[in-house]
Amino acid sequence: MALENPPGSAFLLAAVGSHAAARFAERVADLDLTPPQVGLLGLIAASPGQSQQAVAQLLGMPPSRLVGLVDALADRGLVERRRNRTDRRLHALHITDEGTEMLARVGKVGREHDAALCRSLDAAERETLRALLSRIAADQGLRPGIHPGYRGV
Amino acid sequence: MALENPPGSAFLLAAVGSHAAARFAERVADLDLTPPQVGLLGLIAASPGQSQQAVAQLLGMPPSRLVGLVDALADRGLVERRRNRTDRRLHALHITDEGTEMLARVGKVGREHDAALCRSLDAAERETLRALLSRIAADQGLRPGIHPGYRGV
DNA sequence: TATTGTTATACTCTATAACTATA
DNA sequence: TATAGTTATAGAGTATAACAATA
Repeated sequence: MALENPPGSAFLLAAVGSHAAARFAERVADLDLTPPQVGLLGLIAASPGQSQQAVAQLLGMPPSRLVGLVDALADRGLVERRRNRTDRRLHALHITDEGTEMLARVGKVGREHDAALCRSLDAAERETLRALLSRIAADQGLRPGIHPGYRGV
Repeated sequence: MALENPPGSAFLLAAVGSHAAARFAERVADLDLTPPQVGLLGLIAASPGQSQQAVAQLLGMPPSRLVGLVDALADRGLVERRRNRTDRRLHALHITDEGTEMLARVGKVGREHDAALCRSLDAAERETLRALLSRIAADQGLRPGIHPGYRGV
């Protein structure tokens, strides 16, 4: 009870989505990762070799912010910067073998998270939910796989 | 393309929910309100006369944080603190007439927001989405009408 | 002069803890 | 001494702008 009875879909979406993001953050914290780091790791794996500028643009964040995120992943050997030989200003981002292993663990955590969040729905209902959310996401211009808050995966 | 193909419901929920929260924040900014202020205003309207401690507990935030939120609403005459006569330490929170008017405007904004977010779904689909989200919210222990991030309405 | 990545700075939001006034 | 509310302080997280290296 707050603004409306019953609450609209948008409020429910924001509330459940916030809850989902918080629970996911807890899970990946066990891997010593933050949601933005997970998002970056996944993007580098999916589109390797891109410059920090390009990745920052894809994630919708200023390049300066990417520096710290890449540093954290590179310090742990999960990604690496490779200098472009013809233009030494560019740092191409690549995932390492350790990074790939970590991403597999993240995937497992994500599936567990998904199962826990949707445990009250049966298989058909989960598929219905996913289809409806995908429609909204596409209509609202959200890029597949990219979290608009960059804090979630 | 990031972690999974296709993305799980949890990721979609977090992404679409974050988008919904951001768009709502933009809309209420036109009323010079932040989402936490809206959530507090709605709670005071729904449960008037409670102490700041009680409201803070309901919203899941420390009482110290409530001070600034109440100040902002009280300075604009939307809510008021009424001192308890028998125990002068207590400040009962009440909404004013201006606050009630403002809440009506917030409700209108919320319905517009809802319509814009779900414009790609027909009426039956919206109802299906709302039912599925309500089930998840109840199962996950979310209190109806209370945003777990306190930033949303 | 323009661009990539980096660093410096400042701002916002939040929580924890110290403080006051009442009891 | 205990509690409600407040204030002070500090810590994340973020964006903007200045900077160094390279083109």
